[in-house]
Amino acid sequence: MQVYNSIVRRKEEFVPKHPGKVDMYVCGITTYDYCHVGHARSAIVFDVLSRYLRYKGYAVRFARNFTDVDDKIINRANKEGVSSREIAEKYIAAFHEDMDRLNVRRADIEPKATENIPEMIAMCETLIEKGTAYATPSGDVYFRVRNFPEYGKLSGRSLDEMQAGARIAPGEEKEDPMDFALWKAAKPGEPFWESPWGKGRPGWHIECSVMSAKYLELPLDIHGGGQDLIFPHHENEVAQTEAACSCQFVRYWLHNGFVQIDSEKMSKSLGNFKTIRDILETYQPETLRYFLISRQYRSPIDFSFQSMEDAEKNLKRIYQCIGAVEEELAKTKRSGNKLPAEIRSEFREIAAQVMAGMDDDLNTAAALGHVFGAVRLIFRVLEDKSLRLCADTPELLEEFLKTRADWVEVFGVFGLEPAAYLAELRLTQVKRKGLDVAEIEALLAQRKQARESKDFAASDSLREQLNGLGVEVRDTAAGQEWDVL
RNA sequence: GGCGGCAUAGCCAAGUGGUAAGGCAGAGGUCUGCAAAACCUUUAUCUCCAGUUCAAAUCUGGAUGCCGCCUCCA
Repeated sequence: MQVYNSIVRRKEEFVPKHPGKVDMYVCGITTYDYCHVGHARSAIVFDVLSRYLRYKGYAVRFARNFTDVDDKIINRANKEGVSSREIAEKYIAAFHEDMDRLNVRRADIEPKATENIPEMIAMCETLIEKGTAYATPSGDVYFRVRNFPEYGKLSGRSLDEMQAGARIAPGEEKEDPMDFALWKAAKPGEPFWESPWGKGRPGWHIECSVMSAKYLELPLDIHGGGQDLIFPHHENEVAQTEAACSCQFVRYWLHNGFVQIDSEKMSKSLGNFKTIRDILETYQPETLRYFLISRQYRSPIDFSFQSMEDAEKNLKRIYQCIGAVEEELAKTKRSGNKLPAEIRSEFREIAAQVMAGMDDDLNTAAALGHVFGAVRLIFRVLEDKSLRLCADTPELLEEFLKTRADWVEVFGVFGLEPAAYLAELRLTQVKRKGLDVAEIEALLAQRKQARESKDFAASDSLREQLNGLGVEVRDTAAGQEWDVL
């Protein structure tokens, strides 16, 4: 498997430190608000990665943290007149709720910053002893960037370049503008922990350094996160950890691209973000998940309702295919003929291409493209009576369902009962478009009568009316069926 | 200003040297009382210019446009 490693800026063959085992750490959220679609992408990308690694047989240890002490949490707590802890707990619960709906599995280890404070203090002490950190009179601890010559190796910038833009804020006691905080002295009213430097709390970057080293083994095989974390967060993690342990911190750095709105980054600071819960008001969770894996994870992806509707149509086609396969398997009428051998081999070829796409730096877009190739092949068989009725067609269809189970495992989509999915899809669309089901059913009843009396003119006119409402009618052997257009 | 990324059909999107996956939308056809669904056929020379090569969307240089990081951010 090839993965794009940010620190060397190219794809590399993925070779874990210990054969068959993978330690991966992904930066989780700061728990002060509901998650937006960007958080969903990051979570889903690394969920798919861990699923795929497990599918390939690796024993994966996956850690994703919660940053539950931070300025933003404190601000929010003060604003709402509750404790930081309450804010953090509320949004951790919300995170789990959202992720469960999106079929994102829990990480094996989900450490919280506040539960690892002693280790953070210990790491600060180690760095101070080694001379790569220093405490200030007011009780802050800073990392001494000038003593870590490799600073900048992840983000690809030199200290001198960065120096130009750096400033020391008023009141800071840094030796160098580039130095960053490991420990912050507590201001009045802030949560704090006792430390050798007085009451204070950890800086953001040191949390991840401590928790990754504590719960996993260094060097980590994979460290992931959004591209915006490369600098300064991950750069600082590298500096702290490598300065402290004198070893390599991470073997492969993986960074996902942004979710954009109108080609601009979706973020808190731009105020153009959509929360997961907003979206799930009007779309099914699986639609959002599918949409987010429909592009390769490093590319930016533009969120729009048009794209969500495209994703909806894509999923519908897949589920219709699964439904048609299950329906055919329930039938027993078979001919004595055999399927042409090339059909079975073509199916296997396509199934292999799906996973080959995943092996190429988790190219979910290419992989899903091949899924559609398989769907088309299956529909072609079902459509052609002479193929559909072959004695060994059920074997092909069973193979399709078995392959689908692999896709469910890896992508985390296509796993629902087709009929249930399609019924829920229709409900979702009815709600979103504000359709009146009673009215639709009344028209369908009228049309049924017209059809029974062979009044096709009336039947067609009623269908026109339904189309006008945004409803599509199908006449099947079982009677009328309808869908939202 | 420094560093980096992207630019493929009406839309979305794969493809990193050998002559353009897939989905949506569109057109024609099969099926159907007529439709729908499904199936079949069909719709691009890859932002522009110059170069390397037998061969480039894919490599190099330049231009234009868009985006990101450099401050909190998935």
